[in-house]
Amino acid sequence: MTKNTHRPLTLRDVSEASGVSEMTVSRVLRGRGDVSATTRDKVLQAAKELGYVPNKIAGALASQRVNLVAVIIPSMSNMVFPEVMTGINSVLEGTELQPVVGITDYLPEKEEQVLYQMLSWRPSGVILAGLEHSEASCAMLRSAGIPVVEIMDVDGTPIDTAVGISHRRAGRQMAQAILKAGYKKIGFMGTKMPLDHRARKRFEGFTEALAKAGIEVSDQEFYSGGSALAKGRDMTKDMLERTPDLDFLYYSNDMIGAGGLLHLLEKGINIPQDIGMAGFNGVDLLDGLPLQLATMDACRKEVGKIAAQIIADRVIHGTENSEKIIELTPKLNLGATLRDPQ
Amino acid sequence: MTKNTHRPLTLRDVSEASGVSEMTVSRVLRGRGDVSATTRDKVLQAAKELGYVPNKIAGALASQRVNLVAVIIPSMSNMVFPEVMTGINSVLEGTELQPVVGITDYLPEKEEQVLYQMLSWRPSGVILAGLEHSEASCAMLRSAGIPVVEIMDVDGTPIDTAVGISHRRAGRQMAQAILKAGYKKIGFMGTKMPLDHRARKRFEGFTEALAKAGIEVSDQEFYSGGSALAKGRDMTKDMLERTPDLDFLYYSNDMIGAGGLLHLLEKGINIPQDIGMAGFNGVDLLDGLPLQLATMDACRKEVGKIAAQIIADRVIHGTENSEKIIELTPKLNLGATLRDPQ
DNA sequence: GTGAAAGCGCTAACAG
DNA sequence: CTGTTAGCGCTTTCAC
Repeated sequence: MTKNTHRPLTLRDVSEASGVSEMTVSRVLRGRGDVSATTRDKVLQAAKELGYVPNKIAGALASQRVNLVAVIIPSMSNMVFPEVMTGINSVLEGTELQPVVGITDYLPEKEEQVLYQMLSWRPSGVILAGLEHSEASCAMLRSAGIPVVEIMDVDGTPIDTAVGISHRRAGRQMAQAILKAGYKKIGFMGTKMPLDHRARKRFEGFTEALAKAGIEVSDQEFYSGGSALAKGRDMTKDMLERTPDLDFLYYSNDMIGAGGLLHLLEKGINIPQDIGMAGFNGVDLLDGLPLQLATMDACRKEVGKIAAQIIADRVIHGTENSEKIIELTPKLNLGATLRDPQ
Repeated sequence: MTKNTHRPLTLRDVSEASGVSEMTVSRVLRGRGDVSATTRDKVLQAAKELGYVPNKIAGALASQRVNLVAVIIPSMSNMVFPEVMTGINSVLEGTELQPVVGITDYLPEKEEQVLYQMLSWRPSGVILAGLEHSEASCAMLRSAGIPVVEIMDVDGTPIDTAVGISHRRAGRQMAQAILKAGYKKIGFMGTKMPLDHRARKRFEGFTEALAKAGIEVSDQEFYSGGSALAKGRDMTKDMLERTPDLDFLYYSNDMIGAGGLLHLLEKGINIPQDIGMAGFNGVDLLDGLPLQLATMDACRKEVGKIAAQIIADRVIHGTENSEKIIELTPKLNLGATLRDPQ
């Protein structure tokens, strides 16, 4: 019953089974060089019969090339990142490159560890979220000698290349749209995540633009943990009890915004006349809500695609990308929760 | 400007910089064997100063051990799978093992390709969704000589070990709960995914249990693509127009169920008296809905944890798991959309 | 078209 | 406690 006799097959096994030299077997299996049709068939047949699976570890060491792209993101449960991954995948699928994902939980130290782990596989490129990294991380990235694409943010200085939107600008833009619509008493709800720099920048841009119009956020609250939908609902309830004269609620993400929306609808509040609302991200997950929430698209899938394309071009064709900062423009969607400008 | 002179550092560089043999450097860096504090410090210092990152490719080849666990799942956008990943991660984080994810899009051929790619890295173990695989995939898995854990389903014969719930039983159980509550005219809505075997088994179990009570599904509809929430809403609207006398709606996932719920609420239908509803999965993402949707928890996170634990135990401690089929019991949550049994 | 030799960067196994 | 020697399974390079 014990099949401890098990030894993974090697090129040599295929070589012996087919009576062809290891070298030629290798060539056939990689589709390289000219090999006569006869030998090729012999080799392919033998490989298939044996159930040979090449050893990429050995291949990579010998060829000094690893077709891996390290993708380092803060979280898997944020929905935003799976979408970015989808974009990355869609591009890499057409190539020999393969993504490998690492999760940082928004912690710089963990990012550093994950990065170290990843780099020890000598990937062909790195895609990582954000522009803020520990010094050690930056040093590793710079000296890795591989393309590095920082995604989801362009407010800062990239190590190599950045692809994303300006969250500061996004925050400002939303504030302007809100002001233009005539709202004046604004409440803000967000996640309690000092290390989510993108949320922070959005909020900064937001308050900055309000300040320019002489307005301050009238109330604010930050949550952590739990179901976002439920939290949005609860926070909204609390905030309106605390500060009943608010006429606008800005949420740092669509999910809590949706929770708030459900609460307001239940209370029979007239949206967007009495109270307007807006979120952020444009998750189409929420398309079926009773009212379309005003939001701003972070171009997640596109960001993933572009980042992957840059890596692929660099690795495969040696093409250097000319633009070092690629800023995408988030689309503002007024939905049905932000009244038309007066 | 071209820094093509770049050459990744090797053990030898650290060895030279510290005046210690490569072997000892290797020992220090891996924390193996007894090394005097003095030499250790020398080595660590040199490694840090140089910014040395070990080459795992070479290490893996030399030691014949690769600390990778292949995780093969159908999709990233299903929410279910990111959650499973979270469970897997939480266990593997405490070990030296690292997950590597592959996506199959529910396609057997793609699964085969992804599996082949993964196995060529000689991972220490494989976790993959479902019990249905192509013959070639099964052959590869069997002859890989590594632990294989099939997750999310136990209705079938595992290659090695299976961890999950019985979807057939889950379907039956939901049907029984519905019947017990006195509902009789039942509509079903699901995804158009012939290759989602788990959804299929759930539906089979469901209809089977209904049949036993002499009842058939009165109407059914399957969708594909688009926002699940919106689709749920639309399908529900269509179905109720088509078959107005339905008194229960069973959805193959919570997301479309939530869409349907929002629609019914808007129409002012009395839930669960006039129409009852249920979904599947127990995504706590939806916790904040106006009414808690009846659902059944697929134990996603736990499945991930157990699967990872089995692999970890086998790889690290050589412990063989005694149970080859680990069936978890999905918790039935009646929520507020399934009236109490009469 | 095919093969032989020489490593890739590291670690197992054994000496000292 | 530390160093030496041989590979791991492949691919590169150069012969034939």
